[in-house]
Amino acid sequence: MSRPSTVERILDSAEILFAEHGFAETSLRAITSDAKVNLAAVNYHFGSKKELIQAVFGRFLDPFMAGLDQSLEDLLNNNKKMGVEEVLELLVNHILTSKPRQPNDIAIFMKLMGLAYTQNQGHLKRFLTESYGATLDRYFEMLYGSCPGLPVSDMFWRSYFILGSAIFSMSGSEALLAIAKRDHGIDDDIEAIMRRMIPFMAAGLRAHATYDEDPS
Amino acid sequence: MSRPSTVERILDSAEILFAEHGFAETSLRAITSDAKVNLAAVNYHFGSKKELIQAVFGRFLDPFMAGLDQSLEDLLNNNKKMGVEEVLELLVNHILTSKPRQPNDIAIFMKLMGLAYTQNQGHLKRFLTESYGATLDRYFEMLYGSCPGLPVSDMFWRSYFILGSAIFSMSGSEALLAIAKRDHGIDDDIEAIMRRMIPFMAAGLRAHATYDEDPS
DNA sequence: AGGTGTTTCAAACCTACGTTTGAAAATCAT
DNA sequence: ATGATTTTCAAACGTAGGTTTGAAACACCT
Repeated sequence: MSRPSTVERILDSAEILFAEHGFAETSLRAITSDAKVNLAAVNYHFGSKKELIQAVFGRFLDPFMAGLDQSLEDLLNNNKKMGVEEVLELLVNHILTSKPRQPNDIAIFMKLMGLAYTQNQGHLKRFLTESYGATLDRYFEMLYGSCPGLPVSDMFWRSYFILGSAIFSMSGSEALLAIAKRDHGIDDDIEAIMRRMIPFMAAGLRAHATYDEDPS
Repeated sequence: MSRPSTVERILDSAEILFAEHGFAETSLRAITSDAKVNLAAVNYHFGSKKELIQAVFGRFLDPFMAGLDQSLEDLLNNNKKMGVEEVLELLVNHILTSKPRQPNDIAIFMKLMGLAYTQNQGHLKRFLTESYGATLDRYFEMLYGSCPGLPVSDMFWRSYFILGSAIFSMSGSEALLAIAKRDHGIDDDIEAIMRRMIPFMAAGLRAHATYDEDPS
């Protein structure tokens, strides 16, 4: 087994360190030192720190989103009506079956997704919406279709409510799993959290409309 | 009306700039320049940037949490059984009636709360749990009490699901409200978002347990 | 008014960071 | 093998940031 290329070594280290400490708080020196490559290698191979951040996301999301897009395509062709739980489960299963390079890859990447939403990195949000926005829109369209009779206004906000639940609990999963174990003897893993999210989200989406609007 | 004290001017500027750009991305120079005070004033009055961050939170949360604690105290004395919606509404109303110094104070502070959870500022999390953890625990205890029959494991995770929903949608409310208006003609404000959260969360909390555990 | 403690101020200090440079080393093609 | 290209490396550059300093300005008390 040969030593991974410099590019891969950098991406591997950056992925972990970014997830652990955030983007601004992780220096290129920390990354290159962890990756055991020269400091200048990042600028040589990626151009800048910003482009490195995007590359970290691209390496994971490119295959993931392509696969998700394919699944959505197939389902739309079959046009079988799907329930809320099924649509949610589709995504969960897709995440769980996406081949992780390392055992706790999922946790790391959930943390990164959380950071992408919460850290003020304009370039990253732009990169993500430009690259994967279309696929995400298709997914939420399908989710919307599984909630007949719900006003768009509520559907709009509830999309973000479930997004917030997912990102918050997933990206903090490491700490939360430890608390759950220590304080309540709950022996879950990250898959269990996702499974627990489904009934919660499905019920929330199915709740009566907030205001007695006429869903015209 | 006299010019506000240096300390207040710093807190006012820091509050807004932190909410807008995050902690690490906001320099003391930006804050002091916005507040029209000398650079050294922060270190003189607060000691360090970290302590300034904590002071920003303390100024808002001290009275807020004291009030919440009082409400919880009163309710526990009356020991009337409360439903999920009522417990959620208690918090929402408490937020809405907490006197804002400025019109969009709530939005700013929701953003700060989001940052507190997502930015990797260990000292801040420590400060918040030490200062207000007890009150928050009491609130979640009350919420737990309003969901009879739900296993602790689900209640534990669902607490974080609703926390995530709230923090995510509230802290991004500015941008999301604009999108809602532009793309769907939804004319909400931050209060409307909170009201919309209640049925969603209540239904999610009331959903059947994830696994068919025996709630012993 | 004079003395004391507090607050402001400009300047400097020092560290950490992203990026650049130019030469050395390694890789590859012919 | 040799020349060209790509990759690595140590060192330096420039900047921006948090913090410190010491003197000046101010406020308060008697």
